[in-house]
Amino acid sequence: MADNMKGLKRTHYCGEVLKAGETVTVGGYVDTVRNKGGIIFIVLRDRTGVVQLTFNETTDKEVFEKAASCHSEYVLMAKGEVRERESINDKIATGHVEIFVDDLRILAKAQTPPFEIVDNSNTNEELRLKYRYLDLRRKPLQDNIIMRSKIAKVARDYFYDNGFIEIETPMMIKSTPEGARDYLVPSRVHPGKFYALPQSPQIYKQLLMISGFDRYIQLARCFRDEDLRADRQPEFTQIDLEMSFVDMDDVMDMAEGFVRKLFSELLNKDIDMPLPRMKYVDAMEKYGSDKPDIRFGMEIQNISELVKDCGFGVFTSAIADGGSVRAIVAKNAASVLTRKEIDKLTEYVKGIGAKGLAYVRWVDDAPACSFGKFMGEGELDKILSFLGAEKGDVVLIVADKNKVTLPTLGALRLKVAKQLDIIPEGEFKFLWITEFPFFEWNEETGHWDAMHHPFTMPMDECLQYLDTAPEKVYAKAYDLVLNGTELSSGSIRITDYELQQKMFESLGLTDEEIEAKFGFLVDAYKYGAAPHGGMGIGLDRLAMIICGADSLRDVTAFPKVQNASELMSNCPAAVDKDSLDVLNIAVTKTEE
RNA sequence: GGCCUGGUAGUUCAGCUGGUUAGAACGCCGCCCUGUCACGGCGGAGGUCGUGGGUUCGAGUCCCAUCCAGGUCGCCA
Repeated sequence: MADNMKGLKRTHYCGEVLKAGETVTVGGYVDTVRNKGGIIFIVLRDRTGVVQLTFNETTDKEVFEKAASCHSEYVLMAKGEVRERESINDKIATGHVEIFVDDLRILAKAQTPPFEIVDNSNTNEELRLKYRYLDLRRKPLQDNIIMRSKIAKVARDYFYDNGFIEIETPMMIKSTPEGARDYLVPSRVHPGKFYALPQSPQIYKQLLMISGFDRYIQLARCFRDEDLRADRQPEFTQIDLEMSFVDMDDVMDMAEGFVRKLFSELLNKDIDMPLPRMKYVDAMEKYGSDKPDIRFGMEIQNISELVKDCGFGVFTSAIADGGSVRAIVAKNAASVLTRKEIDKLTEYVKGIGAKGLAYVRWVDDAPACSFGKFMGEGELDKILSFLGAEKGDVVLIVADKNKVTLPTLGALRLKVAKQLDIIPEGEFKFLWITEFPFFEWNEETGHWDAMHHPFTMPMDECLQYLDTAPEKVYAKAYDLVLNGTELSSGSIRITDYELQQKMFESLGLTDEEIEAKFGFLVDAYKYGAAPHGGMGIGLDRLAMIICGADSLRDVTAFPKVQNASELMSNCPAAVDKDSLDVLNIAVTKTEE
């Protein structure tokens, strides 16, 4: 039987700086035991830090022997006098004191954990996730989870201070077939019918604006049944907000205030305001991405004009087909990007849709060029000088339709930057992306799709093109990008019933479809709504970047792995036949 | 679903062109040690090499299949 806590009450956390002479009681997990024979040191750990407990054989034989029986991860409570140490350890905050224990309780014994609970664990993540509750004892992970909590607190403080009201929206809602796949929840009461878990509280927060709550915020759980990535979990949390009587700048200003407060309070960093803005089309042209990482250069350049009459068919035919020839220059990369490495990059770009990769690798006085033999006198020099390339640089060129060249070079830019290790750590570069095209031509279905959701307001000056030139219509939408990660997405909503109807028509939705999918929302706008808009800020991604983590799993207490299962509890799992029967569900295919 | 990487003591890894009894470090167990703090010393236990099949006199190593994990593309209005 383990001891109990009777008569003891914790007075301090382990990480608190204690004064010599006072009597304290601490509780925690055994980090290490150092048994020297006649004296024992136990390092006790809790979420705040560690403190050394000291036991002397001659002082109290009984307590000493109990200490000798302690092992890693035992849960202890210890009362004793704080003393200055004979030898100081400046590596830890409490390294100048120790607790001379006169009352020790072993509150719980512990099996040897399957991996060592140490700060810099190299243990395979699969195992750590299976024993997530042990992994979470490690300080780096605890710090991340605690930081996440602080971010949530700053968010609540900031938005509450600005008059926002926190309102919960339902987790069980109606499924709408657009966008990401929904997680479905079967209804017992309504056989054959399903709820969906929300991909975002979008529709509900708009309804709250119609109701007149004026400013709404929620730390909202969202669900998407899509494949995972390092920065994508099937369930995630958004700092979700919506404001009335606002236009784009009002929402963006509000978000900027939050960002400023967040970084100043938590990281003591001043973020320059206002945050820079870039049009979507410029982001695509320069960075080949709608979420560019602007911590480094290597921007995409268009050399179509220079090569449109050259002798290299790959270039000229790409241009003739309405495409372009574009390049990035990797400065001083010739030593890293060897011929072999460039071959690997070529394979990489083929894997993401490009047909190939042309390059110039300038090591010697004569640059090695994959298309050199097609170049006339001085042509290559002209290209290199246009690009600003110098000896030691590597130029990577893709020729294709713009839909291929830009994203390919955008991805290549990131990959090469990582390879060259030129992305500065500890910098936070925010960027607004604005003026998104409203529509996107879908070649498969042959009609226009909404690039954002269909409730997004077109920019005022574009309304005239709705019927005549959909490609000229831009949205009142704005994405906030931080270090190449899409942190937030938002827009001003359509509040005019007739305009909304028109947008649906432009998207090719029939009246029946509109009624079935969004009937209640469309109806709601008939009763009057103030202009409103908002955004959702990814709390998990924000925490990931602030903590310097590489994966959402490092800032989520109980994350899912790539196939959306959770290794600790082993969910999802089969359910028994009775549970299915009561839901009127028949399973037609199972694993294995 | 496609592609890439990985899977060998509890953990992290090594194990060459196939060849005796598969090694190291940490952890774990036992004994010793009164100022350690990456404590130290001595001793010890611990492996169906992810799984299944094949090639071979012989497979951790080669081949095929499969499972698991990670990354990535598709996907994520």
